[in-house]
Amino acid sequence: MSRPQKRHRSHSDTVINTRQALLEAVLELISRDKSFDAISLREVTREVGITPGAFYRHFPDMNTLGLELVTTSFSTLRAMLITVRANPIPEELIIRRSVETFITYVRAHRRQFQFIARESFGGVACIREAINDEFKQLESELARDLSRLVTHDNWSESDLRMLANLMIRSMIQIVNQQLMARPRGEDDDELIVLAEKQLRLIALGANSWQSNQNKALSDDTSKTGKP
Amino acid sequence: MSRPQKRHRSHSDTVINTRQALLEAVLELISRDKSFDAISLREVTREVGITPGAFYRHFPDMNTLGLELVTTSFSTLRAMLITVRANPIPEELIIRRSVETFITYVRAHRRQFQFIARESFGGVACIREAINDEFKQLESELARDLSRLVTHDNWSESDLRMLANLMIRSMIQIVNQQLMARPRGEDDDELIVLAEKQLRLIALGANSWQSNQNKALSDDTSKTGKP
DNA sequence: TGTACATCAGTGAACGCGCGTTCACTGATGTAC
DNA sequence: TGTACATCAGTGAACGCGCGTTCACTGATGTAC
Repeated sequence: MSRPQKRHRSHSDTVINTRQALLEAVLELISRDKSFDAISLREVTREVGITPGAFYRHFPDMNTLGLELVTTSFSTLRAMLITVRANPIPEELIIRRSVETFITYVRAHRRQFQFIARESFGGVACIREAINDEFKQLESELARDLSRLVTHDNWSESDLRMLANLMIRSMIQIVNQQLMARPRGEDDDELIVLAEKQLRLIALGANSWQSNQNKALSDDTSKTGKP
Repeated sequence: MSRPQKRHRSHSDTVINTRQALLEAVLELISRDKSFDAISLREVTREVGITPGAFYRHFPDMNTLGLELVTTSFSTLRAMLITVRANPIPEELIIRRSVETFITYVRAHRRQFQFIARESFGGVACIREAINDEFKQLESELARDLSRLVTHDNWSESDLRMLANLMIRSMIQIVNQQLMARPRGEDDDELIVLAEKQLRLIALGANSWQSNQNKALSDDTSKTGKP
């Protein structure tokens, strides 16, 4: 239980390390059951081992730090999707391989996924909006990818986005369910099975999807309308 | 800008009204972009117009109040599902009608849905767990319902739960996306369209689902294993 | 109908505490000569 | 190699504030006689 070190280190070293340590500290506190909303600046500096005032050498306020966490966490997510796309694989194995990559990334970046998942509905508007924007971009990218895997004339652009939305949000939901359920997940097998089944079911649905069926069903409602 | 009234009212009246007002105040504060984690007892009493100390006449602490909100909010959700089940309808219209009922309920109980959705991944462990338990129960109920709509021998019990999980969580996701996107949603039509499309796609997937295909695919992996 | 009493929701003052932010400062480092 | 100086991450004390919780109290209401 030694006191935190107070040595002064070289400029560049200190800046990089402390800055990083502040970001990490917030992720750590979030993974210890706090929402970003409820994390105090003093808690963060205490975790890092500096005085509260020193915080301002690195960030003007907590929200700015939070927004940077959004950016870096989504870099991770995006890197994952690039990995998935990088090695083209036989169509039957796409889902299995994608889920495997996904799981690997979640395991390696637990706290970042937890941050995104939790704060995407959290109490700080600017962070929530930043996360939402990133998700929308991710969905566009995935929608573009999916358009290559799919019989083209059955799929409108908005339906492809709907499908991408369903896929990404379902995966995030599953991560969250697992991360929330236990503090340190030994039991990630369940996660894999559930993720794979849900993605497979969505893929089956996508196979029988026809964008124009919506028109057909709009006509259908006229039955229930005025005589 | 008159001061809050300080009259003493009849016992029973006051107890019921103030208690209810405290619960409502928390929902109100949550819908004004706060996570439960970050709402203070004093804020709540200020909102209601009583002194902080008076809070303790009704709840021992904020968490107890939060847990009661979980219970009542899920009563609302459950009441909705009962409505959906109550009037049996032709199979082609099940999704449309379910979505319509769903939307009606969301509109009528915005803040409760927002509370559930936000706090289901929020920073207060006991509330998160309570919500998760309620969701699991809801999923069991829905799984039981779904087993009647589905060719039985293709569906294992765990797969039915997986399907129920996907359906319920997708709907919650959509509500959240909409509630988060705008402060007061005029634009609920998007919500209806998206919810309906995603449920329909999931239903299509369910139609072609076979529980035993997982076994088949397990054999499939052996191809990629040792020669 | 009138009086004495119990109940209890709400009051308001007080407490110690952790918060965000400020500011003059320190002292290790890198650079210029 | 040695000296003088600028830089700047981190210090530590101070500030006013809102927090949760406590407690003796008030006064409207319902009840017993």
